[in-house]
Amino acid sequence: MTDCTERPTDPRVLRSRAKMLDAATELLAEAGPRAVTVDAVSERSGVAKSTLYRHWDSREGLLVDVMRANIPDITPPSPDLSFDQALRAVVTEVAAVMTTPRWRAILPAMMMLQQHMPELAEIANDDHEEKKAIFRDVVDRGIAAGRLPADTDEELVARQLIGPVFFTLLAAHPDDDSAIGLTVEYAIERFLASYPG
Amino acid sequence: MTDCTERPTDPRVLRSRAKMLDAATELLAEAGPRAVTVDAVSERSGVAKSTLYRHWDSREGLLVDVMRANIPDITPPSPDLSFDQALRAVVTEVAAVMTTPRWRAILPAMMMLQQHMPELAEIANDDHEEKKAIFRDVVDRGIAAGRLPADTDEELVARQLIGPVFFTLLAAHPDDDSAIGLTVEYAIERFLASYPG
DNA sequence: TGGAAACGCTACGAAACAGTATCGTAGCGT
DNA sequence: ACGCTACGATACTGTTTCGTAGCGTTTCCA
Repeated sequence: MTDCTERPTDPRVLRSRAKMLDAATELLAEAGPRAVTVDAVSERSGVAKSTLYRHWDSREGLLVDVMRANIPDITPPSPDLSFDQALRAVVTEVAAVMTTPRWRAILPAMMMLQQHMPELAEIANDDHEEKKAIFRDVVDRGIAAGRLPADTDEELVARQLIGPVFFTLLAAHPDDDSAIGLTVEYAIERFLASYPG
Repeated sequence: MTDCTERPTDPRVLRSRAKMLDAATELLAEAGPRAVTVDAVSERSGVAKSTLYRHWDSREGLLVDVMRANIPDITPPSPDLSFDQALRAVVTEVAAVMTTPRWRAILPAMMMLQQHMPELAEIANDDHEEKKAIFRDVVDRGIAAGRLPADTDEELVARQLIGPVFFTLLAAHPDDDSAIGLTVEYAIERFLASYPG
């Protein structure tokens, strides 16, 4: 019932928790949310079911933490990068983490579960705000450099650049894995070319 | 056990089938795939459970047909439209059908179920090829008009233009509904502006 | 209008699943 | 070393779900 508010130092709880989160993540990636049952997580992790309920008060609580534990971090671009460089760095990194096998396997489930789990939607929203700030920074450099209009919306820019990658991963079924790289390059090139000067 | 290969003319089977597909779609939209149980579909549709198994041999078969029945059609652009006009027409229509409440509710589930239901992935792939052909047509007009390079890949173009809408619907949580309209406009504008002349 | 096909209703069995309870054991920190 | 806490194992309850089966009724259509 700790539910992740306190910070336990007991190595036993840390180990159990990690084992269960790992097992749950694996199951989620392999066969979707339906496969993440309490018994399955218990069996695969080697942690007793009773222990699972000592850590979370329901299966949903576990799922929420699985998601939280798997949201990737994006490193903000170094301040001495130019607008072009910063843009390329950010977008390329986002694409890179999204192309990770684990993330590719989990992404659709995350999108779906958000819809019917408010707690999860909130987490996703917070993360979205974080990522948006990074784009805000990049867009500001573009404005300062005279490459972008002063009223440029960073969210539109983010959608414009991340969207194609997102779409490729989820909807399109590329034959080879180079498709994502090509998509990223194409998106960046078109975006920059659309703001000449 | 008809499994949709034959074309029954008996109004009874058509009616039952339609009722069940509607009910299943509603349930899917309201609460995700988990809510689409045989009993729930039976109860909501008013069709007996035994009849459901007379039409499909499993719950999965039903789910597949639910998806198939909900894939939207895109009308190819009229031949007398210019490149710009055709591009705008197609992208705007795609965005419009994707913004439909029903489609917005179903989309995440579709993306997720594809992953673990090969039959569904195949359906999605076939549909993807269809839509790609439409973009091929539009891109060819652009090439003919000298607006696009001769080796332009229609899939990259499609990703570039549909991706932002897709991303907005699934990942971003826009405050107002005008966000999608703005996203579409921005994507088209940036794309066209990136190929000057 | 009569026969065939589809349907409704209900009950059922088996399995999966969430969550609880108990009790003995092992490991942690002080 | 000792007490406290987490853990493992297991069993158990109640619910949900898939899928089947039997039987009488309605509906189509030829």
